[in-house]
Amino acid sequence: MSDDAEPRHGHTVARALAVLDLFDGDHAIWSAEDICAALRCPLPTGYRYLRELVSAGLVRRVSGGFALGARIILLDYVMRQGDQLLKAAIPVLRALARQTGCDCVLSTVYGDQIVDVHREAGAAPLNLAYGRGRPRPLFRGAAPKMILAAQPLGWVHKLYDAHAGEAEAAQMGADWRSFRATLAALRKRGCYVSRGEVEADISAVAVAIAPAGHDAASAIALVTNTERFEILNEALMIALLQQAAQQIELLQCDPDQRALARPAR
Amino acid sequence: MSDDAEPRHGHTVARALAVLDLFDGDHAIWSAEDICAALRCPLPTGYRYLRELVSAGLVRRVSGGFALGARIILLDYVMRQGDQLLKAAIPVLRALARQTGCDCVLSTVYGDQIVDVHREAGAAPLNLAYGRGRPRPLFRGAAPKMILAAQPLGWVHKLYDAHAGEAEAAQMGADWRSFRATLAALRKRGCYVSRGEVEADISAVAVAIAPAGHDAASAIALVTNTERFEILNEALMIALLQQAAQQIELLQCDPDQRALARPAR
DNA sequence: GTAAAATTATCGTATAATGATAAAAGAAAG
DNA sequence: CTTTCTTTTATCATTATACGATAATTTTAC
Repeated sequence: MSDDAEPRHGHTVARALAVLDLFDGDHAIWSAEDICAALRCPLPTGYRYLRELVSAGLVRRVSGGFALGARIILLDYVMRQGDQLLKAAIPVLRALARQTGCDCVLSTVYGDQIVDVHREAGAAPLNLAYGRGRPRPLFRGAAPKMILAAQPLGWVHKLYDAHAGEAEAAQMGADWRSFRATLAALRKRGCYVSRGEVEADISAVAVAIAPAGHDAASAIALVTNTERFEILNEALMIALLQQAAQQIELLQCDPDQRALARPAR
Repeated sequence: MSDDAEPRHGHTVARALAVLDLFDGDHAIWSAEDICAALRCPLPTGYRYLRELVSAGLVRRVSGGFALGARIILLDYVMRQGDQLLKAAIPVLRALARQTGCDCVLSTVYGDQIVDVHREAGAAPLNLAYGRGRPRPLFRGAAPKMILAAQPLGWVHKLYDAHAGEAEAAQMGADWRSFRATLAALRKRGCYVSRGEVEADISAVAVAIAPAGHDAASAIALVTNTERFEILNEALMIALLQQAAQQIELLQCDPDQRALARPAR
């Protein structure tokens, strides 16, 4: 019942990496003492973990304790360098943000999570708390909905089984049958508009990006505060997004980016 | 002589984390087989490492092998959230980028590395390869020079001993005495202009940001291609940068950001 | 300079990692 | 749907390594 099961392998590495779990926006710095208390391990052991993490660069010494290290920033850089989708999407997102004045976001699937991978600020940039790496609820908001609708059914089924409660709370269906029907409707419609669904006073519209090859689906969204959103021409925004999605899909397969010259229509 | 020494501790975690070393811009995806070959370990052991890294989210399964995982993006997000300097600097950098049309970069010290932590694109955004997480040579370019000049002497001395060759190659001094004199001159002058020092056709000017409390020094730089750089008023850019640096230093200690209303002068 | 705190070394013991082998689970082809 | 190949995990005896109480050491603060 509890998760205190005893795995036969992976004790040491998992325990050492558990240090990373401690850091969040509020607790950016931890003393060795507090880390060991949180991990329920004696000081020498905690220091050993820290030494290894520091030597890998994932954690660094700062005055007052330990914080996340440069390696994370560097690895994120490596990920961005190798990300074809991101490369293809950025100029398109930038153009959209300029044209609409909205923030323009690219979200995608990593394993069993949905994460924002890029944000281009619009005319009135929203809070800094939105940006690359922002974790997203799986069933709330425009982008996750379109992503789920575009993902393979098998993948979605697994996810649903693991989070049926959240899915129902988000009014996406009380059982798998109706959940699947909701997704089918979303897929048919091709876009979704959310008003205040994730945060009050924030509205967004999203469309899916078809994955290249066997990769996961993604979505792009235009986001702005609801007041401003109401003024905008919804149908036009959707059309722009769908055009942009097609463009990105093309660019993904065309690394020379010649498609930019002749935008898809 | 070789680095095949045998540490008494840290075998397992370090070996598992060595998987992360494999990924770079060119090799974003690795098969399990190739990973084990690179790590010189049998398949079951490699798979064990991978299982633990995947379960920590640092690595993920993709079609064709393994890639870096969402956790890295999430951790980078956490770092940005907790980074006071970044919060203070972004609006200032944005204003500078708009005003000058140059890319505007914030670089700082992490452990014994210098890393770009943020870049605001100017009128003609440079390559995507420049951006957060880009590792930098320690002794070349404007930002690193100003950072070194602003760091505590003890720290710099250690760094110099470890990289004396590079320092000399960058013409910053053939021994510690002259190196220190170079830094003192930089500190006195308060800024540095580099033309094609890191990459041909790219020029930059940087000033240091004094650290808040016991933290490390940072620098902000205006970057653009050399051709464009020559047209610009160098003295004015330096003045703007110094003003911006002061503003950031103030904002760091004044989380309410009231200082923005009354810019330092 | 001294005192306090933080970090690392020591070392016997228990335990978890290792890796050769084999079994199982998935994916691809027919 | 079955077969075949590949990928991944289980098994388990061995042994190296992580553990942790204690103490020595280094670093920091004053």
